[in-house]
Amino acid sequence: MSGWLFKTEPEELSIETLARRGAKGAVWEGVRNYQARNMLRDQVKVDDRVLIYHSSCKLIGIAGIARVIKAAYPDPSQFDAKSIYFDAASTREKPRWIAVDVVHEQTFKRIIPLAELRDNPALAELPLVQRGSRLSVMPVTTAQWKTILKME
DNA sequence: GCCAACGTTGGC
DNA sequence: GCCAACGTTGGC
Repeated sequence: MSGWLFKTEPEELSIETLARRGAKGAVWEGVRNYQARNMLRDQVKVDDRVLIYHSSCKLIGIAGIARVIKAAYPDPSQFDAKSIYFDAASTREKPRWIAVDVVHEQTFKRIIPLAELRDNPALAELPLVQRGSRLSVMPVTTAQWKTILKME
């Protein structure tokens, strides 16, 4: 099974928080990078599986799996003047940023640390481990997906 | 908190 | 359309 990897700062939305939301799931908002936006808009589909990656935190790595329950729609946070994701240049007629909804599927027994992902030759092509990569939404191939699941 | 690497902006 | 300056990301 192929899928996606989404980065999140767990202080904002962790795999645990997602689990607590239950079947309601959560809005995956705040993607403010055009390459990542384009993938959300054009390629991420309902029922796609998503590896949830915790960044900028104590235990950096892949924390679990989510599933897409709603495909691309305008990211509501871009219109919210109180949000840190507010974008004054975006309009409802021509929204610039895209969100999807996801639901919790699985929390890994342990967080697979970034260092281990880097050390695994089978994951060398994963954008996450490539030098200076800042992509917050990226595709995961079937082979990479299997490799990661085995590392849990 | 540091800083390397990247993306975006804006003057020309 | 180039590119320097600036802002952001994100691991350490």
